[in-house]
Amino acid sequence: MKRIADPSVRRLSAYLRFLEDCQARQVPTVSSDELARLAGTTSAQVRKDLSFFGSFGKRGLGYEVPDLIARLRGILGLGRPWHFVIVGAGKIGSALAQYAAFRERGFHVVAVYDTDAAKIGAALDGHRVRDVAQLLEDAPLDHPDIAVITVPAASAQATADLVVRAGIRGILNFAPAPLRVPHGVTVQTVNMATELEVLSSALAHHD
Amino acid sequence: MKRIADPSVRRLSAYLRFLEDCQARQVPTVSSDELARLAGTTSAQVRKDLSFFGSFGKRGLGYEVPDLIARLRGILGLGRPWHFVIVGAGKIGSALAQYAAFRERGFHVVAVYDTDAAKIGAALDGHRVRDVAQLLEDAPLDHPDIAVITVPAASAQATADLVVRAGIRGILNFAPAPLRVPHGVTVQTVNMATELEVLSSALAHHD
DNA sequence: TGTTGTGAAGAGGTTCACAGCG
DNA sequence: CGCTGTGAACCTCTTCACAACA
Repeated sequence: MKRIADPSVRRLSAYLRFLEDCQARQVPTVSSDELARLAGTTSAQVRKDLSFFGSFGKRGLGYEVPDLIARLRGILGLGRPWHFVIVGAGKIGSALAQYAAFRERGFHVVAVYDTDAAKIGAALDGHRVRDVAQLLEDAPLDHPDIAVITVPAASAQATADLVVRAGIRGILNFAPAPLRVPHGVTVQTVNMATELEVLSSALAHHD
Repeated sequence: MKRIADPSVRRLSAYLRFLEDCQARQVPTVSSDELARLAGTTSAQVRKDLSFFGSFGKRGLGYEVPDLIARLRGILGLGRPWHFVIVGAGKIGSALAQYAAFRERGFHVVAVYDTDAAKIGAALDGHRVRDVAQLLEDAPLDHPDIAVITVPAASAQATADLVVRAGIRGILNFAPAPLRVPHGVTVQTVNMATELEVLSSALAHHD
């Protein structure tokens, strides 16, 4: 399987979101042009993104909504449920634990961890917060696929090392620190402060 | 002023983070190679990023930490405080309102808004949640520069229209919807579900 | 006719390699 | 000698333009 470009995956994710809207509205087919307008890109881009996986559109008509949804779900790896743990039961961790959009997409929280004795044992959206020291023994039972890391920057690398040792191969990192992981482990980092700085940089230079 | 590439801004933000660590440890100078190792990139990339704004390194030595910090802060628009409002006092909005890392970087919450009568009036980290209908009249007093939008997808565009009418020219969008804004307004979108799908896509295709 | 699929051209960002300088 | 600054090569992603086809 050829490597999919990261910007392309992000767009495919957006297409899928709109296709699901179309399906809810009983729209049978959709053209690259409509999809482009909805996702804020160009029709050529949409066709290039899709043609990477084969040609499943009908010329003069567009793409069949249910068919395209099924293919995109396959491409994005949504053909199966994914289980994830949240490490760090702070404000952001708690918010993510309760984020309904995850469940709707087939991502399920299996456990929430923290190091803080004051938080351990507390209930969080149906999950009792566990001691992070338990992660290694819990993993074989819960078999989590992904770890969402929402701990302070100082402990982010140690947390990453731990979840890798637990056999987890996907990390969504909200700590403001780059993580070193072995080959075969995928990391996505989201840095809130950086996002604001991208804005301030743009605003400062705009005038 | 030439336009700065988005990936470059993100790296500059990371460099700044590490330079602040260096300053705290009294390190006087730092080489492109060290900075690259810390930020997870290459020394050539670091030098290219920096040379875009002029040449302020010392050959054979590296960059002076305090000097480079000052320049990066200027480039990233951190030479002044920024005021932002949060629209949407749900879980994510609340978490962001209390995120200390923002304040440390010079980003200050001036108000939190919601449409839900049950939330309006409640205290949130020192802010009384206000009715979003007040935003237009509040803006001239609070002069917010940025709006963080954490409302459901369905109301995201209407919210964006409102904050633009209020004179706000920077938007950090956490709603899973692309926003249409007039020329001169900058939008950064963070989509949690997309981030997880980038991971699931990578994990699904990896083996 | 309307819309896809795609080679070719273009733009933008990254890496290389080395001259230049402290 | 070591490390910066940078033109040139390289690569990746985007846009264009049009032949192919339902």
